[in-house]
Amino acid sequence: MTAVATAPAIRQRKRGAALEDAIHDAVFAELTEVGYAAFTIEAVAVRAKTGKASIYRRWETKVDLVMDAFLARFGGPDEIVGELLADSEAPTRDLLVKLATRICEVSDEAGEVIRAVACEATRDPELAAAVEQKVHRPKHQAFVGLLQRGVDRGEVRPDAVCGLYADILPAMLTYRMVLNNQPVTEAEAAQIIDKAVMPLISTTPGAG
Amino acid sequence: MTAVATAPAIRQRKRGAALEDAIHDAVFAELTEVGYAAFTIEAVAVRAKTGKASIYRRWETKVDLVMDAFLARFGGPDEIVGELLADSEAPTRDLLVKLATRICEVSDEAGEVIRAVACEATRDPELAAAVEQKVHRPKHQAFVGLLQRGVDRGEVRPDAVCGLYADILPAMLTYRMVLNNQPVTEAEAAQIIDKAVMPLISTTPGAG
DNA sequence: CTGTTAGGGAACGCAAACGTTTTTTATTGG
DNA sequence: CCAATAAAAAACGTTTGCGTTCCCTAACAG
Repeated sequence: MTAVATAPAIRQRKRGAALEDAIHDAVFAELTEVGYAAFTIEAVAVRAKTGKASIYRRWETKVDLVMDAFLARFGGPDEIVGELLADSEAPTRDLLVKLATRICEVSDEAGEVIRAVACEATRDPELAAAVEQKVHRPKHQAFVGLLQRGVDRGEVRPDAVCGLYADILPAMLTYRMVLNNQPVTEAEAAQIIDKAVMPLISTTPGAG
Repeated sequence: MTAVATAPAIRQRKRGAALEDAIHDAVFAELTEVGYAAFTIEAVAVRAKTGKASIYRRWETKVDLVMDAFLARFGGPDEIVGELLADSEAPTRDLLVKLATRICEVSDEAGEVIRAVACEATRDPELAAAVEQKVHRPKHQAFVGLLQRGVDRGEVRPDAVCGLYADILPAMLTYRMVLNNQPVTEAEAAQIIDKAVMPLISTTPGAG
């Protein structure tokens, strides 16, 4: 994912954003390969082909580094949410599928990072707050927003706009992908939506 | 100064099962306090008031130790499941609440251990298999069994006996407790059951 | 082209765990 | 009561990663 534009074939020394990208990549690769327990700054430096100093210059702690790498990649569900809500044509069900697909992509790529962050967040209130604010809440709000939009379009019962229903889809996807590390196909995600989510929220009671 | 009359208040040296219990306790305490990343055998030994050697004599690796501690405590959901299915009186809904309560208890006590195990299981197929076999599958089967029992009692639609519906409750509980580290009260668990699970599986369409 | 900035890479001392070994002692079975 | 056993505790050398510092040079600005 590094920027290989019109540059010469061997760029010997990266700087600034390019270097940070490489480090983020290395963090992901390293976390995925050895896990958080065996995760070291040294290994990240080697993998990113940089020196430890360049990393310490930018991040104070291991957690900072991991968190930053995570947010840099998946930081704003905002874009996709805006994008989704802007699409005034598609029915709620299809938008749910789109959002689910996105969640699957992220969970697949960043499963290990998510687990690591969840572990650390337990005893790092600052990290917990960051996750809550930048990941969990936007995701939750995205689903609530989708439900509200569905109400406006007459597809969703007004009393179905609640946190509980908003959480069903992310919970089931995350349960399988992040906790049990089982892949979830788009078809399975669609099945969750059609068999578990839509029947609960739909204005047409028997719908499936 | 030495002789304590009524009971031997100071048990100076534990052996066998008693020692292993103490070590398991220490593993839980340590994991909860410092997390898996900072988890060390030395700290466990100190906390269990034993020597490292006594631990190394019993477990080869850190993962072995953690896994064993976890299974020793929460190894068999079998008992509670048998207990639940044996109760031929209670309606499905109430058994779901009971099971949910149990899951909450376990997740609350062992949240950190579950996260740690989930992290490690990603790259340790043996551990993953153990978790799948001893934790995940029994839990899943418990819910499927409960659904089937509901069908037999005429409370649950026959076509609702499927893995997808069986996973809704554990997924939502686990999503909140284990991943987001938010406590879930019994009332909230009941709400999930009444608003999200029962409406989907119930023979009486409008029930809630 | 030149000076400044910042990255690459190696080396450093330090601290923490590792896993092992040894010594001492409590417990238990005979 | 006496061996045999196994646990507690400390000491061990080793490894590993920490975070820092150093020198040298590539990259960029002027």
